[in-house]
Amino acid sequence: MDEKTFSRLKARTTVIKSIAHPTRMFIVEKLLEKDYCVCELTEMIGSDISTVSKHLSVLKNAGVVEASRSGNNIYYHLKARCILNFMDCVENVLERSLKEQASLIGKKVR
Amino acid sequence: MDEKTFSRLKARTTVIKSIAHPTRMFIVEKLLEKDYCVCELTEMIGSDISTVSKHLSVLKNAGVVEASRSGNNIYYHLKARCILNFMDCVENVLERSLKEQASLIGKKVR
DNA sequence: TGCCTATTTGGCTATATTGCCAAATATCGA
DNA sequence: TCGATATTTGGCAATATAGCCAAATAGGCA
Repeated sequence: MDEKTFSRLKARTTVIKSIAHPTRMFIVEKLLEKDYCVCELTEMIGSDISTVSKHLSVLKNAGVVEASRSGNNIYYHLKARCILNFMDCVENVLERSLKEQASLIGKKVR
Repeated sequence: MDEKTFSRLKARTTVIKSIAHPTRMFIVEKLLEKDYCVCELTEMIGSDISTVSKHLSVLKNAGVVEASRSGNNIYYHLKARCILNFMDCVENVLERSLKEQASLIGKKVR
């Protein structure tokens, strides 16, 4: 693989890796509804606020979300709403895997 | 975040993480064209064949690709072609980030 | 100005991922 | 059956990621 291809793909993985974590995926799902501040997200997630803040900065650096201040709070907004389409794709993969697993078990039982 | 939500999101991350690596992304792109065997992919990638094999097993376990033997070779096939749509989304995010970065630099220069 | 609250950052440990080599496995063909 | 080829697996060292606590920072507001 040549260097140019590698760096192109590397850049993509930065975006993809940013959503490849349960907490960050949760954040993305919530932000599909509406903007939330760090403390609200922390409340829903149940981790330390510093942990949530770091997850948010991963998403922000990837360009998936953006932050804006309102009084003492910082609200996060989902920029890449197209991620929703991808979730459908992922769900399809998961469902298919489940079905195949079920039929495999069926075969073994016989 | 309740346990049920967590495991649902965890399952999703398995799929997403499987493509969140330059080499595996390369493999997915190649398999969009046509099926390839391990040695062909190894040749294109330029890593050790054992490394490529492990990347393929990550994709296989995630349900993204499937393997089938033909003689001495094992050919891999992309099951989740919908991933292509996601790449467009990722590209949009990247382009947008680039533009924003450019305009930031513009502002600083003035 | 100076305090208060919300958020981010630094630092550390625990855990997960990656990539290579060597060894095991599986099929083909003589 | 035996050797050759293709692929997978085990094991290890290097690197990256995650989560917590404590400390630093940044605005808002009295």
